[in-house]
Amino acid sequence: MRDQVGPQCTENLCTVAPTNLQVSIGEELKKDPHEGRYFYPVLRENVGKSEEGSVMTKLTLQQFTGQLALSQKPSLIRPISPLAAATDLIKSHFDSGRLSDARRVFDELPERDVVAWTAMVSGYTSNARPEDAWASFRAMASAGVSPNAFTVSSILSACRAGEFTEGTAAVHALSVRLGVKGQTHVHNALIYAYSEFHRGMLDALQVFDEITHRSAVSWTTIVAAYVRSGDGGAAAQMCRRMFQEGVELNPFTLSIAIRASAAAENLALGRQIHAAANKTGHAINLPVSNSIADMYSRCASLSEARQHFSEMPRKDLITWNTMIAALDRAGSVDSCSLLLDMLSQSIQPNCFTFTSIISSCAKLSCLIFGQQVHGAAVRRGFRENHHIFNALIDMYAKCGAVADSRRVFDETCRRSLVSWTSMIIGYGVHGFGEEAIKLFNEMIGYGIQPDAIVFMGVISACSHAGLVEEGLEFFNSMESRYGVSPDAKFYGCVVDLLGRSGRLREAAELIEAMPFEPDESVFGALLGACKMHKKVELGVAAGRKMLNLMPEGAKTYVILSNIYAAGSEWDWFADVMKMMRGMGWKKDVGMSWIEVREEVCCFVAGEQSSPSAALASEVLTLLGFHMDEERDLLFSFGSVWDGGEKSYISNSVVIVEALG
DNA sequence: ACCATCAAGG
Repeated sequence: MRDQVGPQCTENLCTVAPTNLQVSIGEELKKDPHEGRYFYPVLRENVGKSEEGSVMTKLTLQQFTGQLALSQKPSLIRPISPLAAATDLIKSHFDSGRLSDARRVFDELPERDVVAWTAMVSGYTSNARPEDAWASFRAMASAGVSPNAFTVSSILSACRAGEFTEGTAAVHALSVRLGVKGQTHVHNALIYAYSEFHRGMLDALQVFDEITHRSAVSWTTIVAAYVRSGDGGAAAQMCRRMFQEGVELNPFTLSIAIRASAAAENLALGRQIHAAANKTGHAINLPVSNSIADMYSRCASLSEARQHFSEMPRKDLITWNTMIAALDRAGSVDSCSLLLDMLSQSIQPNCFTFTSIISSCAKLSCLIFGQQVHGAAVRRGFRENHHIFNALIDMYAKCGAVADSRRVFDETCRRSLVSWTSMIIGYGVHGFGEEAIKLFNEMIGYGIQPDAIVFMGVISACSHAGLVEEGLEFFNSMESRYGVSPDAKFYGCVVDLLGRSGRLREAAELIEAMPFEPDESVFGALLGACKMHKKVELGVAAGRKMLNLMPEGAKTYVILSNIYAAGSEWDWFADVMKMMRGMGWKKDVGMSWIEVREEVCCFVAGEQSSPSAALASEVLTLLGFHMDEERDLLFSFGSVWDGGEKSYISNSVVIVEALG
């Protein structure tokens, strides 16, 4: 009788959907990414548990059924019903992204049980179609089929992906009524879904606290939720609790713990978990290892990140991207050379790689290289990637090519708030205050809800362009009209706005009237303004406050000394200098870089060793003469030349032209 | 048939 099982099973399959089955069986076998071995996608589930993983080489249908009949453990093979086989087929279609095939098989079914319905819900969810998942879920209810724990956790995934806030709450209630809320998968899916929503962490935490038996999954879910919500401190705290309660150390718990340390910028904790990963042998797991490199970089320990990276025996695309992003974050030119290393190993960059490299170009003002990267990204078909486009807008603006920035902005089809913000900030830093304001109003016209950062952008644009009244107007209306409440950094921005234009008294009054304690950004802005307008007394007061807040701030001492110098308070000036020297502080080495043809050259102040530096220095001297002449000419025309920051940029540009 | 880990923007 049992010998019949295999062939019978085949017959059943064929009765349901003969055509599809042939296709499904005859095609290339699916590769298991973890083992590198091959499974039949459709048939694996039917026999998988019976044959210890049932690892098979390529088999035809005939061979497969033959093997079934010869199986050593035929008692474990169960005949499957036509409906179950069809459900497998649906799942297989979904797994390969053939949504319409899956749908057709489902529609042809003479009857549908909860498993078949759930396959539809979860199939749509895993193919990033939460709306269709929800539609199936509703249709299931209309058909009078009651969902089970599997359905509930699947639809919760869809609620998370589709940001169905109310749907999540409704399904939560449903899960209580069905009595499935207590099941591991359901409450973990609930935590995950809630955590994705604005202020959803409270709900997520409540679900978490109600769990009586917390699995490793529950813990990783809640810690990951805190990390995603941006609360690194809470994530690290939760992480400690997780280990205290003796959760197992597996690749999941370790990697999320490392991410939590990174989010909290807690290097000590990160090192501890790194050690634990080494000890348990999980450090060779790629996700774990990649997050270790990332953690070191986010905890400002680039050298440890580099060390770890160089010691990794295996690297994947994420490893490279993580390290490139780390170097970009640190503002190092090495991000670009690492890209070359990566390409030399025939690893193809993806959109993450491009975003980091473009960001590096922005930081390093590599316009020419940035343009090439832009071209490369377009050629590789990353035309629609949000992150890349926003990075490009930012890059062109930071490289001084605001018009190109605008061109990119205009051709972006789906502009996000970030795109608008990048463009507004781009205008702002170049002093195009009017354009920034115009763009901001245009954005509001499109119905985009502004956030704190875009307000900061437009207000600082006003500040740079001297549009004080306009800036104040934005500041005063942001909370009342748009419900965006200013934080301490905003006050710094507005103090800067008032201060730059010399309205220091108002700036000081604003600080007095602040609803919370002013932070260093506020006093820093005031201090800068005092320096600019040579207000010694107020500046000294601000500098003192600054030093109370950040006694390590070498920059404050520098500005303070400048203020004393500006007020000719030489005794005080000398005291500050002495204090700085006494604390053993040295100013960071000044460094400039320019892009010459395809290379970025770095110059340290006073450096003469390399031939290019010597040549550049020569050209610079020559240019100095010319500029002196120009300046004299300007003076003779009565123009103002303050010899300030502008000269640095123009020098670089001129040197590029001179050498190129 | 369901839940959890690694990389990107202002």
